[in-house]
Amino acid sequence: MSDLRVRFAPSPTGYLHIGGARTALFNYLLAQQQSGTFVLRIEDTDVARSTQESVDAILDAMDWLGLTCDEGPFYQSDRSELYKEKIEQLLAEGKAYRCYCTQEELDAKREAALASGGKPKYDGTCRTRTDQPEQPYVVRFRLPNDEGVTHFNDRIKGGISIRHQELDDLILQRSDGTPTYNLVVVIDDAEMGINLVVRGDDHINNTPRQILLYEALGYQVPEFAHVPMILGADKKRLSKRHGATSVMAYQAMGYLPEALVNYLVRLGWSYGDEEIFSMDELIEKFSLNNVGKSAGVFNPEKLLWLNAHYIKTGDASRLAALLTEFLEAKGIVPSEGPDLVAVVESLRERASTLVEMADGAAFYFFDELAYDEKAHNKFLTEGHRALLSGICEQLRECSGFDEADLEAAFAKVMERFSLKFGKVAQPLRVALTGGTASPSIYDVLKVLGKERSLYRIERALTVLV
RNA sequence: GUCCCUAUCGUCUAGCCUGGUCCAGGACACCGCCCUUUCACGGCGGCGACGGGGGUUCGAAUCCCCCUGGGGAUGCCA
Repeated sequence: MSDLRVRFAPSPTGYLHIGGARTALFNYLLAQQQSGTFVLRIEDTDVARSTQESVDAILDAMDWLGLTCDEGPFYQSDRSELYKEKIEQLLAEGKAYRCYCTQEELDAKREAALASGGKPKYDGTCRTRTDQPEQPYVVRFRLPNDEGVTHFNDRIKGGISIRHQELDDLILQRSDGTPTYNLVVVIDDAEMGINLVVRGDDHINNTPRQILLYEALGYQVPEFAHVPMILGADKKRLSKRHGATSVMAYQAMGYLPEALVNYLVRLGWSYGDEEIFSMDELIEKFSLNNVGKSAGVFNPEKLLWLNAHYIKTGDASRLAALLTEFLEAKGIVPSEGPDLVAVVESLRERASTLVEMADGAAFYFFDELAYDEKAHNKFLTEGHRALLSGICEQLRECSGFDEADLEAAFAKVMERFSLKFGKVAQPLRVALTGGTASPSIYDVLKVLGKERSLYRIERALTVLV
């Protein structure tokens, strides 16, 4: 057990998205690798936007990805006493002050500052105010040392510093009495003993003021690692416009969690020329040192390729189990069809997602096939009657139904009709599957089994055109 | 506007710290060929990048500066 303590702190205002999942993954990998502790904290201080559904969705997604936390989930909404206490402390020490400026006044000042080309920051009107009128107020942090500079050494980005002149007295407590993000994130990370904060680089700008807060509260400042953002194809912040951004949407589209994990980790991190990583390998090989500094574009094609890879190489019985729900979604009752593992084996090299696999597998489950019209007109004609009957007779005589039996049977058919394999296979394929694209004809026969196969050929014989 | 971050093929990236081994390597996508019973898988090959300009140096993708591009922040969101 090392003393590394990291955390993932999503705000429950929506589903777990791709970017958040990657941040969570990086944290998880670091904790696993160093036998540290991965803490999950739900940042629900924005009561208006936080929902329980979102919390559940985030938990489900992390579970699906295999990112289990060691501690938590903790909810900030359970910790308001602690925050109150800290705000009182800052107030008492003069490190924070009450600000009575109204929203309207602030907006006006901001606009004026912007219009005159200045920095739109709080002008400090209430900084020196000593009275406490019976009016709504917010609590602001008194930024120490206006002339100073705060510097930190980011584990990914390197040295970053910002002059205090660029900062202003941020709000710690809203007029409704609830604390704001920048305060609670500091208190919680400190109180939970987080010593390495790994988060999106959209937080870089917050970091200096948070460091100042750590110091004001007498806490030790943790290390920071800001991971680059994920962008869409147009280099804009990734959003729904670019396709699915929710982790669970990928589950629904037939993606495997290991594919998403593999994709996400390689978006920003690399290990030489290697592309394929299992979770165990990642735990061994992941390092912040190899995380790039610049934003990356989400590339759905590569994710798809990885998914196809994992479908091709994954455990067939597990895939069969996963496929079940996708089959059922198509109205199929898997238990009434052929062996699902055999079905998977026959389709795994031709499907990139479980949805595709379910589409490709459907024919196995319908003895009363709906024939593709073009295929029907081309391959199920009176001209094929003799051939199809011949195949049927030959197959019926097979004592077994394995590769060797089938090969022998087809050799006879080919000889009898003086046809190449292709000419025999295609009409049979249509009779068996309803279309012209399917797994290898021997595989189809084997998976279907003798009885179903013969039934389908005989049925095809009744619909010849 | 201001501040912060960032910059190698269309995309993800290796290389950059420790300049020469890089007329820049891998992967996805795309194109072609091969394999082949359909569809695929696979194999082989091709296309394709150091943003621009100044320096430093015998020599720069690698070091320095400027510009430009992109992202982020500038919230009583997180």
